[in-house]
Amino acid sequence: MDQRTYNQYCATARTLDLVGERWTLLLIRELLTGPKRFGDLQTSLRGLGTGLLATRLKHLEHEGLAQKITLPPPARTPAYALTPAGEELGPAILALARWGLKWAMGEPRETETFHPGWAVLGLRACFDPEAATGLRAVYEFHIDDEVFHTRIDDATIEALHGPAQHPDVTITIGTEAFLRLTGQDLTLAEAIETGAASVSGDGEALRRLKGLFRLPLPHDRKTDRPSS
Amino acid sequence: MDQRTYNQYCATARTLDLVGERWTLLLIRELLTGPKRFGDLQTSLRGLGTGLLATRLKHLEHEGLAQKITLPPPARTPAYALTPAGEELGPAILALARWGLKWAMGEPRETETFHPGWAVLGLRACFDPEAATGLRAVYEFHIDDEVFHTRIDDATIEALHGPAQHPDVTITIGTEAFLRLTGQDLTLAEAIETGAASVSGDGEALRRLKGLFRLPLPHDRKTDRPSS
DNA sequence: CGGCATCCATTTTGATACTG
DNA sequence: CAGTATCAAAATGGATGCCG
Repeated sequence: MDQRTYNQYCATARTLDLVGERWTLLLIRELLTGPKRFGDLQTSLRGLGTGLLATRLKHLEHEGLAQKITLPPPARTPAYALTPAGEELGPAILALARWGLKWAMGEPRETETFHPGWAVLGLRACFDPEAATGLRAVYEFHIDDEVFHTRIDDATIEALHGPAQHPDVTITIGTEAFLRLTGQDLTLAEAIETGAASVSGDGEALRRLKGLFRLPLPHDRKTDRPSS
Repeated sequence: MDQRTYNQYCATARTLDLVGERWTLLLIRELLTGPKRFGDLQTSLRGLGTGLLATRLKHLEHEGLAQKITLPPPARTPAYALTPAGEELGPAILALARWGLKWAMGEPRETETFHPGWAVLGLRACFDPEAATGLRAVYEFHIDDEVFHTRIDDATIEALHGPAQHPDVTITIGTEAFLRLTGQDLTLAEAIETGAASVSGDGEALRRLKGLFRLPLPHDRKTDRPSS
């Protein structure tokens, strides 16, 4: 499979031999929010053909980073999940994401796709453990037709696809408003006022939400200056 | 250059659009220990031809991640250095390295190359800030014919190519022994006894050295078990 | 040495058609 | 759906040769 190795006895190079090929890290990014089916992966990763997707999944399976599983009843359909080794690539991917948030985001381009799951993973990238010491809360997001939840538990965060068991707060919002929220163009209060968002549950937990994350100030790579 | 974009409004994808092509992250890894000349980069990155190296460097320059500089006198020769934006990819690369140290290292393969700089960057990956709070020390390493130093200063670490200004400790050691040292096959005391290493300087700083790093226990990706 | 240009063999990829 | 099969386009690797 990977006959094109860097041939370096170096931890970074060895890692990139395993996951440095095109699409592989994005595939793992998708799986970081929970198991996904073949078709869902293809939908999220526009441009990745079925052939290459199958090849990549086989490679990840072969290398012990992902596993083909059967979803629990009543679904009983095949899906792919990360192994513990794959899961531990989370910190590396989040580090890349943090860099991107600071140095590479700006406005969406016409041609770009977007999926709410990416922004939810962004929350994980921006989570501030110190701000959450001693706290516990579960937030459920309904963004367009996708559902996510994040569970905060004393300096740890979890952000997964699907509904939560016992959400303290439920937030329903459209993709566009959610993007402006994370882009700091809009506060949650404003979104609620204008009807762009609706919220139910524990008001105190809701008030604490914003303080749990530290969104980086975007910078211009060429001037090294805040840009916006 | 990068007409092959993922076209996703996602921080990870945007980052990989900039640095996800083959060789790019390894190029940045090389520059993380200080400016390097064209030829030195090519020596470190066996398999990367002059043409592709030139292309990649231009791309990094164009995107504001690296800069072509002229080395200070008496060298006055061209070299490449990271910009602040490029420098900030350090955490992401170190996260990939930490993963590799845990899940992908094992023994060197016959075909693999090795350069001491990679191991020195590994120290940065394994540095434990908590263990270093309040400490200050500069260590200089002479590994075969390459010189590096790392400066510890109250929970921060710097690891650069070249000699230090005022090293507290100087360690001279061969590549092979240094590898066994970082692989925990050998203690520094043993290396000194057998003549594989020689040391001069502040004995107290030397004694503290080992405690500053937490080397991950290697695991097997398939069984999720410690492997060695 | 530093770096670009060119040519060519091999891989990798992207897109689409096709099958159980 | 979940994948295989196929083929054209692009990226890479290696070998040169050139020029300041």
